Amino acid sequence: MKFTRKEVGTILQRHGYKLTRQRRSIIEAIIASQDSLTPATLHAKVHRDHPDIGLVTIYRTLEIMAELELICELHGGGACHRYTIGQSEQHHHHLVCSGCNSVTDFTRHNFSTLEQNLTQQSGFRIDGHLLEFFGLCPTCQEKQSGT
Amino acid sequence: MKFTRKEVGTILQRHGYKLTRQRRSIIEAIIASQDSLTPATLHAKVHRDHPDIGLVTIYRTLEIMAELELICELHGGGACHRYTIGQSEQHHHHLVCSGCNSVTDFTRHNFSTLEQNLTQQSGFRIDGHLLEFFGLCPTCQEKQSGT
DNA sequence: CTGCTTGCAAACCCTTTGCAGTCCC
DNA sequence: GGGACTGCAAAGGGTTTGCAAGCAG
Repeated sequence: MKFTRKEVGTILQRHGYKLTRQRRSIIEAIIASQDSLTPATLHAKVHRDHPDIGLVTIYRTLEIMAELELICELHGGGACHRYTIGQSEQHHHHLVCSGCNSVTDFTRHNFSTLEQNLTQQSGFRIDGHLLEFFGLCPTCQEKQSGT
Repeated sequence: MKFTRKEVGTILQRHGYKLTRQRRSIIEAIIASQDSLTPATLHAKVHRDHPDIGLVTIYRTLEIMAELELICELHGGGACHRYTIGQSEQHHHHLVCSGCNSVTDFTRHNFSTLEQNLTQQSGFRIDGHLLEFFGLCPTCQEKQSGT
């Protein structure tokens, strides 16, 4: 399940970070957005309602949230440095729309067999993986065919 | 199978690009390296034997090679903008060492079932995916335990 | 109150671009 | 020989840092 505003706030405070007005706005914007966001687009969203919040604060907050794994960093489809809200509990992956950057989470995939095979064959100690799918969401498919 | 020097040269020329002394050196360095390389580390390698080759040429050559899919861009484990030599024929994935950045390719994985399920459930038209594993190669595991 | 947090501006990368000379084919 | 390619230097863009003022707890 995706993190709620309350959960994010609690986790930040539990780790000794203050829950400032600016951080609340940034968290709100990330959670409210269906899309993945770059620092710049996130700043634009936050800036609408809170014109006094600077881009620097966005960077610093993203850094903290990534550190605490409250947000996920996306890579697929060309653009790095895009973020989406994280999940509590489950390990999950992302399906990202190349058109509108919207993100759908999914969990049902198990790599344990593959990881075991890879470990046996390569001798690597596997610490993690990165899996993303990209394509077009239903809405963007319609837009495209409608043109 | 990974691209050979000859294959890379042929493909470049087939696409109307000239095979200059600089490009030969860059291709040589990428193929000779077991590791994934950033533009800067690649430049350092090339620069040793050919001090007259500029970083700008590295960027321009990487751009062309990525465009022609002669090299693969890596994302996992934190650092983006790292490249490794591509493969002819097979679709493949990478296993990257977080210690020394060495790359091992693997092919045996089939996402068609997963992709079908995702398409059914989300309505996405899936165009591609990104899968990387990261961990420690045998050599770096030894170094770590030896410390 | 105290120390974390913020905003501004400047510094700092990394990457791209303009241009004149060079070189592959 | 001609057009693609290169290197230099400069511009460009995104990200980080120093510092004084502000604010959460």
